[in-house]
Amino acid sequence: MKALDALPKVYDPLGTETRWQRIWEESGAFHPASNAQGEPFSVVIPPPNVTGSLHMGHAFNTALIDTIVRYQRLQGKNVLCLPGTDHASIAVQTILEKQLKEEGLTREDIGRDAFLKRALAWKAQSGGKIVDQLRRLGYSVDWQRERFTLDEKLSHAVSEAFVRLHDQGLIYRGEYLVNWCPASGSAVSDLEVEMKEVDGFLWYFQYPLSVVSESSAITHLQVATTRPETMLGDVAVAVNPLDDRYKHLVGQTLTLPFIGRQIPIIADDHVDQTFGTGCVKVTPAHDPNDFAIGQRHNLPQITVMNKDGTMNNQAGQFKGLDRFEARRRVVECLKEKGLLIKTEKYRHSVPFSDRGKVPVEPLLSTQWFVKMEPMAERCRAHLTKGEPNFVPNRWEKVYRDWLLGIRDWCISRQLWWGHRIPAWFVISETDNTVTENTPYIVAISKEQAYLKACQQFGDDAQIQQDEDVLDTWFSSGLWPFSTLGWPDENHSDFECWYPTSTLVTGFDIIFFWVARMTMMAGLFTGRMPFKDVYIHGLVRDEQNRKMSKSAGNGIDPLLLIDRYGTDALRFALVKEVAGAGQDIRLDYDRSNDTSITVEASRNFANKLWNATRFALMNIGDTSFNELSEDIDFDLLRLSDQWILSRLSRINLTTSNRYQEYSLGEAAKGLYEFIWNDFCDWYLELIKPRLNITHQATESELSDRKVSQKVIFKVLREVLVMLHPLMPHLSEELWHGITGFPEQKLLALQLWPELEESFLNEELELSFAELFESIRLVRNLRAVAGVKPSQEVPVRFVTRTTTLAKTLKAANSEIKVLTKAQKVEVFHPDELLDRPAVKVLAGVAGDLEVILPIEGLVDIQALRDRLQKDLSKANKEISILSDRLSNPNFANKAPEKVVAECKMKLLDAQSQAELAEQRLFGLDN
RNA sequence: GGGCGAUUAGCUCAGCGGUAGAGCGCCUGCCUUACAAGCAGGAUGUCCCUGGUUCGAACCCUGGAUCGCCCA
Repeated sequence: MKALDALPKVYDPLGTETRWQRIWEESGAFHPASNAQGEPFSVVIPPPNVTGSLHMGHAFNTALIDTIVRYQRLQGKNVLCLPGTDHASIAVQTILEKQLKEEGLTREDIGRDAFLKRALAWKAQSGGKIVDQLRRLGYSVDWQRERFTLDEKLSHAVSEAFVRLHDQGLIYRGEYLVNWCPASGSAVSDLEVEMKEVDGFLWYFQYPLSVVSESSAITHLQVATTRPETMLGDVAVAVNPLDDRYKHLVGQTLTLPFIGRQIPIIADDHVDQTFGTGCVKVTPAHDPNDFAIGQRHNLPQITVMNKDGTMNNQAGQFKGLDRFEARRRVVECLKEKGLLIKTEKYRHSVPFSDRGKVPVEPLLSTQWFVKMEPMAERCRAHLTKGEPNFVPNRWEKVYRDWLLGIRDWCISRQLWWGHRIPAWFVISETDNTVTENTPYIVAISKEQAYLKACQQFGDDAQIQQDEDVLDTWFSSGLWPFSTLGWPDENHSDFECWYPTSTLVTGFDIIFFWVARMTMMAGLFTGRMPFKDVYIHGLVRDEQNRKMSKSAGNGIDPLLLIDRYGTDALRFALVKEVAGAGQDIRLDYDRSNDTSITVEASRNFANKLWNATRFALMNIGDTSFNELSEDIDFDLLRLSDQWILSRLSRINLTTSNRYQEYSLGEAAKGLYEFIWNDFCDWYLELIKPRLNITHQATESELSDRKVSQKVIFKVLREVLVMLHPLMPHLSEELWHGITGFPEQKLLALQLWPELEESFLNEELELSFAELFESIRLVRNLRAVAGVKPSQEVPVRFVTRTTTLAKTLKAANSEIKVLTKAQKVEVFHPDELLDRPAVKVLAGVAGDLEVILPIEGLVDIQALRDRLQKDLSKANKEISILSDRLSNPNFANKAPEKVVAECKMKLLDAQSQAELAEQRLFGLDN
C-alpha cells in the first residue's frame, strides 16, 4: 500500500492532470492496433479548424466524446478515437490576406506558390495550438493517427472522390446564379449563407412604356425593390397573367431608364398580384427568383456587377461604383428624372456570408456543382432502416427533411488554400486560354489528365489545371473513411474500424457535415459512416446567448481549467447536458473568471479526494492483496450489505446510462452515490469500526478488516465508473489505493463486474427509513437546541414491525449518527409508563421519537414544531380521506394505489394523534 | 409562411399520469482528528395561461402567450 496518508487536504488538479496526460500519451494507451482483440469501437472527432483556438464548444464536444470512448474502452473494446484538424479554406485565406495587406501586398502580388508556402508555414505555427489545447482536456485520442484534411493521403482521397463523382455524372460544371461573397472573392454554398433581418427600404419607381397607346391611361409601370442598383440589369417586367390592371399590356415594352434598353412586359404565374404594385422587375443575373423567371421566358442574363461588388460596364453611367454607392446614386438619379414614386422603410431578410459577414451577391458565374439528389435518395433509403440512429431521435426528422428538399451543392471556391480541383482544361483547343467552351479532363493526377487529353485531342494537347479549390466540407464529408485509409479499402484500419461506431457533434452542423458524410459514405463505401449520431446542444453564455467569436462572448475553457481543473470542467459540462440534446447554459462571472457550476464540480472532485484520503488513512496498514480478497458475505454488517447493494445498483444504472448516451444522468447518479451514500452515510457509519482505540478483540479486528475491504471495494469500483467523466482524478486515486505502478493504467482496466447477489431492494428501502428516522432525531435535537456535543438517550416508538426491526438492527449505527447515549425501540404497548412530563418528542408518521431529558430545552420551539407537524398531518388527512371517499377512485384506481393511499392515511392519522398527545404533554 | 425546442424554488436545471426534486444561493447551528472546496438541520413553488381526457394531470390532448432556434 502506497503511503498516501500524507496527501494534502485539498486536491490540486493541475500537476496531476498534466502528469497523467503525459503518461497516457507516452504509454501508447490510446494507440490501438487494428488486429488487437476486442470488438472494434471507433469515433472520429469533429475536426476543429486550424485557425481556431479552443472554445467552450470544443470542450463540451470533447467531454462527451471522451466520456463515451473511455467507457467503451473500459468495456474491453478495441477503441480508436481519431483526432485531426481541417484546413478551413476561407478562414485561413482571410487571415493570410489580411497579413499580406498589412505588408501592402495582395496574393496575386506574391503568386500562388509563395502564398501556399506562407499558408503552410502559418498552419505549422498556429495549427498545433488547438491540438495542444485538446490535449489539456485529457482527450484519449490516438495522436499517432492524427490527420489533417490537407495531408497527402487525405488529399488523394479528395481527388479520388471528385473523379469518381464526376465519372458517375454527379459533378457538373456550368454557369448558374451562385452566392457570391465579395469579401472573400469566392462563391459559397447555400449553407454558408445566413439570412438576417435588416432595416432597409423598399423603393417604388416607374419605367415608361415605350409606346403609349392613346386608349390607355397607363404610361408607366411601377415596380418596387430593395436593391435599386440591380435595375440596370433588368430585362423584363413581369405581371400576373390574371391581373386585370396589366394583362392588356403584356407583350408591350418599357424603356429602361439610364440604359435605354427596351424590355418586355411578360406574364408569369409566380407574380403575386397583391404584393407591392403587382409588377416585378426581372433581373435574372442578380436574383434567384428572377433567374427562374428568366429561364421560363428565355430572357437574357445581364450582369451589371464585378466580382468585387463594383458596377461593371453594363451599368452605364454607374460603372465603377461600389454596389452600395451605386444604389444611392441610382435612387438619386431616378428621383431627378421624376421616376421615383416613394420610399418606404422596410424590414427584410438579406443573405449574409457566414465567413465574410457581408451581404452575399447572387451572381452569375461558372462553378462546379455536385448533383445531390441521387446521394440523398440513398441516404433516405438507409434512414428507413434506422441508419444512422439519431440520438435524441427528433434530429432524424431534421436530417430527413433536409434530404427531401435538397439542392445541388456548389463546391468550387475561388481560393488558393485548399484542395485544388482535379480538372484540367485542354487549352490547346481554345487558343491556350480558358473559355466557357474549353474542354476539360477530370483525373486523379496531372499525368493521367495529360494522357487522357492526348488520347482525346492528340499528342500536342496542352492542359492547365482549374484554378479553384474545393469547399472545405467536401473533404470533411470524407472524414470518417479517408482518415481510415480510404480509398484503400483493404487498409487494416479501414477494415477494422469502418464504419465508425458513433459520431458526436452539435446540431448546428447536421447539414454541413453529418449529411455530407452520410451522402459521401453511402456512395463511396455503400454503408453509413457511423451507427449512432449523438447530437448535442450548444454552449450558451450566462445570458443565454450563443457563444461566438464575433459576439466576443466566448468563455475560454483554459481559464476555467487553470482555476478548477480539467476534470471539474468536463464533469460540469456533462452533468449539465442531461436534458436530451438541449443547449446548456454555463454560468460565468466575467469579472473574475469564475463559474459556480464548475466550482461545484471541483468541490465534488475534492470530496472524492478526501474520501480516498480518509480510506487510505484507515486501511493503509493492510496490504492490497488482503484488501482484494473475496469478502465473506456472512461477516458483513447490514450497513456493508447496504452500501454493496447501492454499489451494484449504481454499477447497473451507470453502465446503462453511458450506453444509451444519458451522460448527464450518469454523472448525476455517480455524484449522488459518492457524496450521499458513500461519504455522508457509509463512511460516517463505519468510523467507529475503523477507529478502535482500546485493546482490540479478535472480532473487532475482523470486523474492522471487513469494513476496510468494503471501503476499498467501493472506492476501487466507483473510480472505474467515474473514470470516463473525471479521468485524471480517478486515475490518480486508483493508483493511490491500489499501489499499482503508473504503467498499469486505470484507463485500460475493465468495468467492474455487476454482482447481482448484492442487490437488495428491501434492505435499501429499510435503510432509507432508517435515515429518515435519524434525521428526525437530529431535527429534534436542532429544534430543541440540544448542544451538538451532548449525548442524549433516544427512544423510538413505533407499531410498524419492519421499521422496529430495522431500528433495532441498526442500533449501533443510530448511536453513532445521532450522538445517542443509548438507543431503545418500543412498541406503543410496551411503553405503558409513558411519562407525561415535558420531554423532547417528535413524530413522523407512525414513528415517535422521544429524547427523555428535561430542562435546558426550548419548549416553545418544540411546540411550534409539533404544531406544524399536526397541521401538516391534518391537511394530509383531509386530502387523503376525500380521495378515498370518492367511489370512483376506489373503483377505478389500481388496487396498489388505493392500498398505498389507505396506508398513508393511517400514517397521517397516527401522526396527528401522536402530535396532539405530545402537545398535550407539553402543556400539562 | 412551415417546423422544432423551451417555459417547474431567487438562479441553473431534473422529473413526464398517483400528495413537487437536485445543485447553487438563502437562514440556523457546528473548526465533530477525510474534507469549512466541509458537516448537521431548516425555509422556499397558482409546475406560463386556457379548456379537455382521467378516479387522479407539472406530466396526455385542444387552443393561446412568451422566449429561442432551424428552414423557406
